[in-house]
Amino acid sequence: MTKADSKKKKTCLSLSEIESRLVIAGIQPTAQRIAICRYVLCEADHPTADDVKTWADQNFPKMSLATVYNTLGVLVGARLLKELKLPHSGSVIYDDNVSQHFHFLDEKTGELHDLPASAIEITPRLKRGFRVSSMEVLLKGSVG
Amino acid sequence: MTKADSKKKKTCLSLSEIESRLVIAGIQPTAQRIAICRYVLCEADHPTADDVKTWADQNFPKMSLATVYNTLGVLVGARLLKELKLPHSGSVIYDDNVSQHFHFLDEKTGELHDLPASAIEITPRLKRGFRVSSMEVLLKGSVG
DNA sequence: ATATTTGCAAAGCCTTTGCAGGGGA
DNA sequence: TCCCCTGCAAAGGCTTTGCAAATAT
Repeated sequence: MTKADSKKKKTCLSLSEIESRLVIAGIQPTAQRIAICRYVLCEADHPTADDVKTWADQNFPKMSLATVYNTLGVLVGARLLKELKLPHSGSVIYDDNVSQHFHFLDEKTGELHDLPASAIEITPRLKRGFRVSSMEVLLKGSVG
Repeated sequence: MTKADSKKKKTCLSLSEIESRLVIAGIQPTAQRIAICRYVLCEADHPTADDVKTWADQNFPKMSLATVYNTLGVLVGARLLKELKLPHSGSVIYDDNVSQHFHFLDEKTGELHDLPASAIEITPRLKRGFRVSSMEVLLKGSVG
């Protein structure tokens, strides 16, 4: 792996790969949706709806903000994306990592890092009757 | 402790106790602030600004929404309250428990329970350079 | 032909802000 | 007196919605 490659956050999918992912998920693969997927699944790192709109304005003939929100909602519904609402940002953040994992917020830069589930050992010791179905963990600090 | 007592979430403070808490925190103890503290520190459980406004409308001669937000902001600044932004609610939630602790959200009822820090054993295993200054943990599930 | 999807604009929710008036130190 | 606080109303950021036109199956 070259140094340049190591900066890439994720594997890039071809347009046809994206299209089949959408079809498999039961989503009509419209041009707008494919474009947004290309950005959100391949290029972006924890984008907001606004980030997507900005990207679309530069990389797609014409896309309305409503379509951006609508598409992101569809992708979340199909579990191709996860919605994150984190305390430091007023905007919803979209995460293409849909498996169980946690987050680390660099308070200096505002950067959000994914932490694999294995990076945190967490053991709830709850009272009788409490059943946990999911956990959200956000660590805040700095990356030196 | 009687059964009735056990339902109370917190100790009730007298008006003068509230007043001195404010003064100690360097906050002018105005009527509005004392009233809001009485609700937020004694009666309420994880209220939103809107909850405070609703309470004030019923228990205080006249209080503007701006004053509610302003006062809550002042209390947060003085560390008498903590702000919580949780994914299930569009509104900021105010927590009078300002010590390190975690939360459990009952997904059926929407109730938010405080978990003492001791209820969760959490061990981050991070890469070199990551320094953690605080942690936020939200467990979601049901209380049987 | 029928069901979806898009785009625009308007409305919505929650929160913040500007400014004038009022009250406490 | 002087400064801080309050209230009102307006503005602000982000997201959702209604509806007509365009598009896909």
